[in-house]
Amino acid sequence: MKQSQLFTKTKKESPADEASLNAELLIKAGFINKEMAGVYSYLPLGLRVIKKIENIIREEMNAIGGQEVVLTALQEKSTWEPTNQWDDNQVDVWFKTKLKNDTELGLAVTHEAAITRMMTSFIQSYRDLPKYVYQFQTKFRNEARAKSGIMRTREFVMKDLYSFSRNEEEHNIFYEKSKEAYKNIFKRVGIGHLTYITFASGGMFSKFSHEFQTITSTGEDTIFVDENKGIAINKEVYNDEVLGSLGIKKEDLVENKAVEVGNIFTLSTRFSDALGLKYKTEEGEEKAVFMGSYGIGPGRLMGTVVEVLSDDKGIIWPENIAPFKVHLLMLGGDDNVRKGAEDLYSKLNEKGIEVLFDDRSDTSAGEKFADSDLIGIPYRVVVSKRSLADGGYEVKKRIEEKGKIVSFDEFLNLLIA
RNA sequence: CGGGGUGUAGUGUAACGGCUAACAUUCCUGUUUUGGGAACAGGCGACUCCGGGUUCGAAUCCCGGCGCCCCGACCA
Repeated sequence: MKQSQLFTKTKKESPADEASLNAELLIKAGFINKEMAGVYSYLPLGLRVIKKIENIIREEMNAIGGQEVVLTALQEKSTWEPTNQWDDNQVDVWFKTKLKNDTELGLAVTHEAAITRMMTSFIQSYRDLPKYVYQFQTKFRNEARAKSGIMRTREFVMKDLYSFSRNEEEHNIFYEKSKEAYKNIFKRVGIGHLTYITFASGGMFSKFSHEFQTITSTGEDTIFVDENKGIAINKEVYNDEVLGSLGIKKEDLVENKAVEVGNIFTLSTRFSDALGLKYKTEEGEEKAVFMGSYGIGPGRLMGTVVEVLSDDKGIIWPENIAPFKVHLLMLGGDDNVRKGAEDLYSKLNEKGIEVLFDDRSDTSAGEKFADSDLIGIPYRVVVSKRSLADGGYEVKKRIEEKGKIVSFDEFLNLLIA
């Protein structure tokens, strides 16, 4: 991608109506656009990051048997009535609307009931189970207060997986697999070292749910981390009885602020009972399907990465989710330099390496450097009179202070390593 | 939803109740530049959030609405 063609550009000033670091940097660097409080559009750079995050999640969900679908954002009232969740007193974040004939509809807050109802058409026998179905789909939540940039929004894409199992034992096997998949996701996205599986309140049907909490001072939640065991306890379930049942000692725990980047939940038969999702066992007995739900918000994940990985100059993207792998800067516009830069650009493209080429001829070196630091692509390579005179390309990682001159092959090795 | 704050060119800010609403940046024209947001010259861009009120006179004071930010509550 040539930067001269990119429709976004960076801003010098921070937005006045954003206090959070994630929104400030993402808006300045041109990754997102704020439409209104809690509603953000994704621009080319931001969308590339989101797609990479989604693909990592997709790979991990597929690896544990997930099958991807997309359900609708428009939902019928009757879908949510059996669990009493159409009631605004039960679910207070509904956006509701109407057909022309006054039929009430809701904009999807979540999809447990919708998918359970849908599955009644496809699951009748123990032979049809287990099934693991997921989607990346837009949720609408009429939050009383959107906040923290893209961390808590009114419209957002969520990866939600639903598991349909014959019984609790079968469910538990998948549930444990999902924990590992989630750990892989956060590791691959680049925040594994700060993310803890966290015991949280489980609602009516299980003692705990599990949250994945990433340590950051801007987090909404308070958790107590046992560093040695690599687990944490959400403050909401923190008491002596819980500590005892988990075999955790109070003195091993450190209190931290954290943001919930994922949540896995045993639903049991709440929805299958209410919506009639049943199957016949081998013995011909009718049983309710045993369910779980598993959520991650790619947008919030992106925001969390920015909160956790940045410096005073800008974002520092982990390689796996960076919008591009290489930021190629052309400094000075004489023919030799341009030729050298164009040449490197096409060679990298041939090798299948994603590169953002700052080919702007009317932009000063300082501005290009500043933009590059702000956008935060992992590798910066400079082609200039100086680098050409030095006989190579000047490569610097975003996290490094100083660059070095390398040949094309050396550069390639660096990128592939 | 309670409390606090805030609203002025695309963006960030300034302006005692009083002159043509100022500065920077972005953008446009030209010249000159190209290793850390370059220099010079010229130019475009504002119904000061909306509606009322007070006043000879309102961006400025008052009332109402709306937007945005923060704290809290909420987070199925």
